[in-house]
Amino acid sequence: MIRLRQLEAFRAVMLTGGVTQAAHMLHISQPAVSKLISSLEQTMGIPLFERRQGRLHPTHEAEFLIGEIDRAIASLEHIAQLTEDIRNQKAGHLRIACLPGFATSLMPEVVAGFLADREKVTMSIQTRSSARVREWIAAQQYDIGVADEFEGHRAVIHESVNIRTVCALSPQHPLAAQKVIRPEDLSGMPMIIQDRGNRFYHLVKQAFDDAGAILVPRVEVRQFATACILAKKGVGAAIVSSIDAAEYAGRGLITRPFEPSLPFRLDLLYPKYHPRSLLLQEFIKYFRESLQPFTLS
Amino acid sequence: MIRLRQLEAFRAVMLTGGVTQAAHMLHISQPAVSKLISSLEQTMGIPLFERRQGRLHPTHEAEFLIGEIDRAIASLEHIAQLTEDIRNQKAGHLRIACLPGFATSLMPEVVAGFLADREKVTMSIQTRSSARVREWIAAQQYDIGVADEFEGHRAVIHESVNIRTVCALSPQHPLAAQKVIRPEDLSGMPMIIQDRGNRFYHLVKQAFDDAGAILVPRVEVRQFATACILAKKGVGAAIVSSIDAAEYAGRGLITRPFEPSLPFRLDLLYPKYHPRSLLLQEFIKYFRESLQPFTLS
DNA sequence: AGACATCCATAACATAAAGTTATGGAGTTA
DNA sequence: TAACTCCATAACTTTATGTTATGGATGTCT
Repeated sequence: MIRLRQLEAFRAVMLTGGVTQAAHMLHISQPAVSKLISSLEQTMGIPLFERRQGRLHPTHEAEFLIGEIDRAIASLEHIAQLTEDIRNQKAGHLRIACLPGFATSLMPEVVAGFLADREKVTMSIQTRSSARVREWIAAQQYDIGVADEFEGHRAVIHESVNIRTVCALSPQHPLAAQKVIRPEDLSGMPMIIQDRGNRFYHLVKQAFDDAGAILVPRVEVRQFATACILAKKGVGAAIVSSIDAAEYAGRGLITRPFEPSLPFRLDLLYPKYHPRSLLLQEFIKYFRESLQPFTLS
Repeated sequence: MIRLRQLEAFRAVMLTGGVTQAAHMLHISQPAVSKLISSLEQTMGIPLFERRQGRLHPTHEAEFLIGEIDRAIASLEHIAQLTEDIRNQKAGHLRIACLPGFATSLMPEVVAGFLADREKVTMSIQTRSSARVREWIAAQQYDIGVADEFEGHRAVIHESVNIRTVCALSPQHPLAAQKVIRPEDLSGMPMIIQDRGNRFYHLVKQAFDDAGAILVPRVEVRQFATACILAKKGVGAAIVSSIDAAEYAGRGLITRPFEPSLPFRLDLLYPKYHPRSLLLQEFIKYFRESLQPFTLS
């Protein structure tokens, strides 16, 4: 059987031109190299060197083989390098599934920030509906999923994050001057709301009802980003997640605290039966930290 | 230090899905694999499997690494394959330097025949003047050289081969009916001859002089192949090597034995201080056998 | 020529890697 | 609960890989 050590010795001799120097290169004794070389010739059944005048001269076969051997050894050394990188979380691959709304706001920034000092890390980001995200996580197709309206799944663990929401207005809106916006302020005013049936819509509706205010839906949208743009154009006021609001704030959109504070619940999903890599743990930590400024309490 | 054996065990477990099957695959005992895996995890500093419910489940890192490891092991196995091929002279590389005249006649056929049942053998053929061939062989740039007019060199060993020469005529030539051609038959007839100064030219001249015949040079050429074409066209008779003559015989060129028989000396050159590979030895044998039909005595 | 250094091979021995059998715990299945 | 599968650990053997000591062959420098 050809041993790796024999090939390393062979390579060292070819590189240095002699057994003695090769031994120095490998930090072992000269007889050790001598033996490795002769045992390699033995097992290969091919003379690799000619012993002439007390020196080694590589045969044609040796010169033919060295290229392949060099490549093989290099690829083994590459593995050592790779494990080093993995240990330092400098290499690896993450698969993320997230909501369309999220994929265009916070996620790119988080991913970009995370990859900045992790050159060899690769990622795939898929945008899917909450239901799809849930299924794909359960099937272990992705390492982390971001969903809303999560209702639980046998093979999925989740943690919820309550995102702070704010009222978004155009600068021309009558309430633009107010520090804080309440349902009664918005009573009877046209508003951009989430799809009816959406859980967050019901939260808003409840808040209005509790305050005895009248909710006037003008436009129904799916994504907070759309709501922000419409609000900016003066179509109406909107209660949106602070994440999306931050995207458009300072670009012609006014945001004001909304009271009572309504949490927009976001769920982070993980496959239950798939061990978390060090890199994934790092990413989760980084992601949660990035969410921090937008969370409630 | 990461050991090759550990990687092999790891690969086997990833392939088979379990320690026990991996042990079968490697023809070793189950505890051996167990130990290799855990020592690999130890040295890498990365958990590669999760032990859950008495089974091994590969971690994300394991799945990330297996690709590279697979590649590395494959390239090592390739080396074993390669040495096998070299032992059977099925692989290797030969570098040939030869005369232009030779490179277009016998050499391509010899090379093609030699390569026919040696799929993985590669060759490079360079055509150079005799003087260049000599220098390149001395510099160990080539494994075998074919030259004429070789005068010796410190770092070159050579063996001479005497090639039979024949008289080439067009079918319309007055001597076409003769079985054997002698100098006196050609006396006063236009002939195609080698460059004056060439050693073979002097041989021909000497033969004519000895027979008291008059040599009438019509065209001087360097290569026998050119002489053959000219002779075929009826420009004159030519004394050419039987190798080149064979190329054109049956394609409108008549060849007749020439007496006295004039040897065209060809030299096979080898670098003196470079060991001959098994493949080279095979090639030399094959080459000399191919020359056999054309040699004198 | 003789002294000296260089280079490689061999012998005798030490240590680490890689394999063995024996055994047992945890989980699955009948 | 008994039988079975799967993996880990312990104790031990064999093989690889290394060591130091030694010597022969070659080249170099007086």
